[in-house]
Amino acid sequence: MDSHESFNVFVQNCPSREIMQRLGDKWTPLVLLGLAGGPLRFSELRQRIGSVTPKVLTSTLRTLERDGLVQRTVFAQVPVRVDYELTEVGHSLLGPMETLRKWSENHASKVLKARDEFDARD
Amino acid sequence: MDSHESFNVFVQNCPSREIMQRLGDKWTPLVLLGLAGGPLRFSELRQRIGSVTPKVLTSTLRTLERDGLVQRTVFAQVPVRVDYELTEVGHSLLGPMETLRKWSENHASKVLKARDEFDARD
DNA sequence: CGGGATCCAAAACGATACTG
DNA sequence: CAGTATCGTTTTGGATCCCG
Repeated sequence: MDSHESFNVFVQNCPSREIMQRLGDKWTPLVLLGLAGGPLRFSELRQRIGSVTPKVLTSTLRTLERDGLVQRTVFAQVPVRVDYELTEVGHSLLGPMETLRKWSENHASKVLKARDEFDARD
Repeated sequence: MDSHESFNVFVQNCPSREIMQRLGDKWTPLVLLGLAGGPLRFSELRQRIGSVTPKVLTSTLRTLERDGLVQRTVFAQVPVRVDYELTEVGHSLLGPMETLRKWSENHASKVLKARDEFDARD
């Protein structure tokens, strides 16, 4: 691995900091998790995620492609077919994303309750 | 746990979805990780994170407090002392956040390289 | 010291319509 | 089908100053 290069998210201007901040983009986790089961077409992915506009999905995918997490493959057919799938590096993020997902689903009710209590104060 | 309540991040309007999206707020991971070692005062936390303005740090902390992840304690002194620390629920997020952090630091050079190659194309 | 208040810039997100 | 173009809105982040 690259641990010898000593990236540190607490250091301002360290690339790893910006990378971590990007992983939290509103749609990034859902896209990554959506592709967990294998390649999907644009419209399939869109359906799977739901309520994401084409423009936003496109830009999210572009960023992920640029960062080497997702691979885009165009099949020269009529009509065209475009597949998106996780790269190996993208796959290595699946674990962390799954963890985040599970945490969110398992703690949702606690968080909701905390909000109610907080809002009830004052 | 609450898994029987069947929250699902892929379901539109499911609270868990919004909660997961919130975990990726630009500063949330850094704040949580910053508090990993124990309670910190506002200014200590700010120094630790670096380059975050008071306004933004305040609002991030408020949200985390509202969601029950962070506890805010005011000591009636002159001058005032305010401590922030993780709650138990907040602690349970430390693992996932650490994972994200390590991933970012370990894969930073790969991502950077992928970007270069992507930008070199066309 | 720990912010709140104000104002502003920029980015992210979204709705809609349209095209190769 | 897989987007792009355009436009507008919303959200987020930042700079600066001030106050208890």
